[in-house]
Amino acid sequence: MARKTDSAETGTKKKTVKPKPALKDKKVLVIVESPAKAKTIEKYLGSIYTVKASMGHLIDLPKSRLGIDIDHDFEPEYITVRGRAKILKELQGDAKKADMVLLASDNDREGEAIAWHLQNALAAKSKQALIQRISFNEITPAAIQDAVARPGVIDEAKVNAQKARRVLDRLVGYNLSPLLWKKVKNGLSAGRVQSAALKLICDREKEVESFIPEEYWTLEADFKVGRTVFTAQLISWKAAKPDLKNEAEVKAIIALITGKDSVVIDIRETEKTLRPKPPFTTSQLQQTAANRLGFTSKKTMQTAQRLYEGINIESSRIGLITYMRTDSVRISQVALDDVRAWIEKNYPTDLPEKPILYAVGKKAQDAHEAIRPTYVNYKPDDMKPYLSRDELRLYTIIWERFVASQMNPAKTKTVSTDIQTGDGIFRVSGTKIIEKGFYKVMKLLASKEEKQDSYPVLKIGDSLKIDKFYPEQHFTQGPARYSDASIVKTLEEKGIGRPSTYAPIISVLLDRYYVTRSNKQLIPTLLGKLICDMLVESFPYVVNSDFTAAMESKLDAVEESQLSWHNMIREFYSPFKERVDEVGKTLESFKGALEEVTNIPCEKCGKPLVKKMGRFGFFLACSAFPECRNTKSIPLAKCPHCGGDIISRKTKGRGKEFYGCTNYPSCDFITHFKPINQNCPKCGQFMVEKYDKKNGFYKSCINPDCDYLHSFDSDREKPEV
DNA sequence: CAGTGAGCGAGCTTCCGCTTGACTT
Repeated sequence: MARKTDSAETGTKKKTVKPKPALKDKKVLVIVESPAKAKTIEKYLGSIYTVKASMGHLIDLPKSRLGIDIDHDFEPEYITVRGRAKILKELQGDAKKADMVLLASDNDREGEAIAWHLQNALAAKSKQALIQRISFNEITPAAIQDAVARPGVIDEAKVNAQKARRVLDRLVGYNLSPLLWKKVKNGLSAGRVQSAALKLICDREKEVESFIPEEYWTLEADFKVGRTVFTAQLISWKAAKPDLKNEAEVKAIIALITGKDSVVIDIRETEKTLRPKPPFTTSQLQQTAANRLGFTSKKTMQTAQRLYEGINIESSRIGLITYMRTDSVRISQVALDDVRAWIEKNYPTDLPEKPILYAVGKKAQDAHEAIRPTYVNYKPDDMKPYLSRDELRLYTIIWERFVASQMNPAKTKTVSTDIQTGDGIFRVSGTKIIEKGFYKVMKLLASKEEKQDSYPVLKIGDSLKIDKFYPEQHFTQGPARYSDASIVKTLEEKGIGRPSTYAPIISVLLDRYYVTRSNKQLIPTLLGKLICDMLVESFPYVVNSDFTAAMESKLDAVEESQLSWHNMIREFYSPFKERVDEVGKTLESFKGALEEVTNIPCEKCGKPLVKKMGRFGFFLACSAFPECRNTKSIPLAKCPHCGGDIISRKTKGRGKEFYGCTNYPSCDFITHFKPINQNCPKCGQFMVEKYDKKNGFYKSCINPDCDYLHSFDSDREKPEV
């Protein structure tokens, strides 16, 4: 493996900053947010510098109460975050020993607030130390040394913008959530971000539900010329786009065409340039890892974190990627020089004359670089011995995307051949890559375009023979439910949430049981729909996607000192709180809506069981509670082996749902397909819900000897969640 | 593609956005 000799970023050669005379022999404490970052930065600075990490916010509002003094202009009550007192104490001790403290938290809104809180907390304990703020947007020796040389002061307006953001979110969350406890169920939650995300998912579900699939047919035919056979699709009938509604219409066309001569009437070649994509931001990484590797957002972030923190390579610990929570596609000059040198060495003909520049998104706070490999020389293959399968796959897509982003575009050629048969025109087209360009470094990320597609070599006037027809029935597809990938994409587009919160947003919706994930689709539960409807009804503007956008533009004004944060909050709060109180008084309670009396008798006392929602989903409890405390899982079907009940269970490890018999271990029947409350019309055993990309959800018999399949769409008995 | 196994839930919760360990249910 190519061991790094002297990359600017290894810091193997300790570069030292020449201390200013005044600082000679003095001690400087630098505080950053991430410990991995602290280690790297320490290598770039001289021995008078000590670099410590705050690990994010140390001071915040209390968790157990509102913590905002409404009567005194929304004064926030800031306390040391539970569990963080130790770190704060250590930093205070370090600051006491230092002659100067440089607050180097991230160069964004939250980072500024962290610096401000630290300043207050440290100044109280160490009056002699000079406390200043430094910032940088990339972790390179030049950027760090430059930042250290030019310390500044904290931007109070930026801190105020964070304060406004924090207070607003607290006011929204801690007023709406208790309302839900009162009206629906204890422990529920609502907030500016999670409720907007929930609404997106519920709105989409309504579109899915109201979609009516329509039947249509396509016609393909095999054409024979000499020994070659190829398939072409009917693209025109009597000079119009074919509109085949049913089998009879297709059959009619086939009858009219059969026996007719076929002749090539047109051949068109088109060339297309495919440009590489910019290196990854957090949202793009999550989307690509979800689509290509099947990772959830959570898994992507956990895996990326390990690559960032570093892995042991030949007894030294090396961070393989830059910071993974970023909204920027910007890369440092050093990284650019490195990757261009690498491309020049390995693919000299694919190095563009000039570096490719990518525009940083408008909403980006741009505090970090794009996610990229720290050393281009560490090719994915070289990392194989040091990484788990998933780490390697994630590293590979990061590496490929980054290197490709600075390479020449690819070119494809598409050849479309039109064949006339009677009144119909059939088309066959194939695409070939004629210049591979950046695809040369793409293995895992290779796309459809890259796959070599062949096309028949024909010329105009060639006559052909139809060998076989392939009429095929289809149904128009409704909108797709959100996946991890598409919800993150939408949230980012709407400016809702931040790179550090995309994965947690999905997790909280799952934890609250507002949404379930089935075959990678996010499906709202009855509870989720109920909460969403309630919020939309009572607080339409708060749960709307535009609310965050409006908030952001006000925060910008606060940051520009054109609006005071007090005014911003005051303006929002009084009508909001009025509405909260009004809804609290007038809205009906939905507590009963989630409970349903069943006709299943309790086996202990005979009274009917009630379906209730607990922390792990629905369960059955005796209606005589608390006299009878009997509970049980909901029987989903009868076990085909022993006649026992089939219930939902979770695996020990990852908590994946499966369905097993209550008589386990004496009966070991198991399936991972979800049972439907219906029996197979063919053999009488129960049916399960299956899914594949092509057909979507459909019903299938559990009996392996029975081949019964049926689609769901006709009567819309959707999976009960 | 194969393999996947507890039993519980029913009073004090919750927000968003920074960041990683942790110590027992």
